[in-house]
Amino acid sequence: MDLTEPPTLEPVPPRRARGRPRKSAQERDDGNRRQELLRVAARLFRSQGFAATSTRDIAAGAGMRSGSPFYHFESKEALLAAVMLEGMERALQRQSDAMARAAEEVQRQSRVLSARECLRVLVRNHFDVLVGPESDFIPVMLYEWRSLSPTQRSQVKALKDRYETVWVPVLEALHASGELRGDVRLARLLIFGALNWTAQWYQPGERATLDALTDTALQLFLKESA
Amino acid sequence: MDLTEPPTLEPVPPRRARGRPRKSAQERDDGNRRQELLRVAARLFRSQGFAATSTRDIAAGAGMRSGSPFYHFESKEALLAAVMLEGMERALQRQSDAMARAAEEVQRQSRVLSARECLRVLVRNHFDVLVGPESDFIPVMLYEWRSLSPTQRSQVKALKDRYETVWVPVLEALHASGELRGDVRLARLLIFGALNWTAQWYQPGERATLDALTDTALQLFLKESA
DNA sequence: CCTACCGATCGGTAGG
DNA sequence: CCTACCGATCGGTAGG
Repeated sequence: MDLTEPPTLEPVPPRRARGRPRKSAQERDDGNRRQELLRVAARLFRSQGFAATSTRDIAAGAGMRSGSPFYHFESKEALLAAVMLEGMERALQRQSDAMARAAEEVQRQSRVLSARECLRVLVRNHFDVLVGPESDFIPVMLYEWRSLSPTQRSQVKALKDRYETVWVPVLEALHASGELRGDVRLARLLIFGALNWTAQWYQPGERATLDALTDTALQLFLKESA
Repeated sequence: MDLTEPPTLEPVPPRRARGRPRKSAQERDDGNRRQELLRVAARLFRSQGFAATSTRDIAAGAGMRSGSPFYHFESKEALLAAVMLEGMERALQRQSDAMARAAEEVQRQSRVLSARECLRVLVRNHFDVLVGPESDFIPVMLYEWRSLSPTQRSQVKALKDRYETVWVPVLEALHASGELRGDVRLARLLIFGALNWTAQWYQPGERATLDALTDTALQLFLKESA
């Protein structure tokens, strides 16, 4: 028997469809247990809040004993930060994928995306990230900000800034064309508020689909192009 | 010495400018200690969150010993509910005052408020309630919803519904005139999101005044009247 | 990753 | 409203 490839009594964890590079070699990644902890933590942090969730709850949700999460994470706070960083990395990846896909599509028609089309792609993807499947990570980031230490906060902020930066030229183009009125920075903050707030009320089983919500949002924010 | 009027060694707490009727006779209201607890609790719940704030912190902030808050409130949860109910009552009062004041003003010009003017008054007042002075109560209500028991939740919801109901005919009028586009219910939820989110980022000392923010919000949401 | 455990803190209460 | 206190729970760790 080849000892370099031990017998697998448990099914091998499937490789992630899109492999994101691990940034820090310090982080453990033995099997899927760490990922499972992140998933459970994100779900509980979202539904109960960070402070009201015990590390015992998280361990139990992942089928572990009370002390075991601390084998994977230094502290409860580090687990929270990891949830947020993981969520932001996925969101960034999804955002650039969505933009690339849309750009490719119109390229076949030998044209480029209009600013309005760009905004639609960004808004639609944002809804997916916020309230679509596997969407606990970003709401946790939005609503548990104050539970982070300053150091962790700046790490998460760096990713958040990258995510929001993509929106800026789009909104500026819409302002230049008269489709978006008012101070662009304030408008951007108000728009993100409108979108982010959906995490508070949107129920996936509801009448309104995310497509319909995207339509309403664009109708609400944008004027007719002059 | 007239015993019916005991000597006041401490200054008598000033009567509130606008006396709101106490709803429940069961609630104690001996002096200003209860109000002080509410104020401190609102501040700490907002900055640290409900679960991360201990009743000892609150007691200390009000200059009491650890067990004393429970003389005024049945439980920590009841204190949270009281903060939210107090906040919503004040917000409702302020909202109807603001509307009445604006209506009076235009009446002197022998006309009535336009739907657009109504929305401006509502938005401006909402910003005051959210991020103006003494504004901890409403953010606590918005962000600690999940910490309430179902019973308390329905009590707060009743007031919240009354507050939002005022907006509905205004938004419907704007939709009828073409100044607001898209599904009115979804638009209302998105608008409240945009406004409520300001509690997350607005700094009172910032460049943007609440008047400027109101302008931007109306420019963002509304079309030209056709 | 489990067992067994520690010190600290928490919400709440009895009695005054 | 204070004093003194209780039982429960919590984040985290040593040792394997």
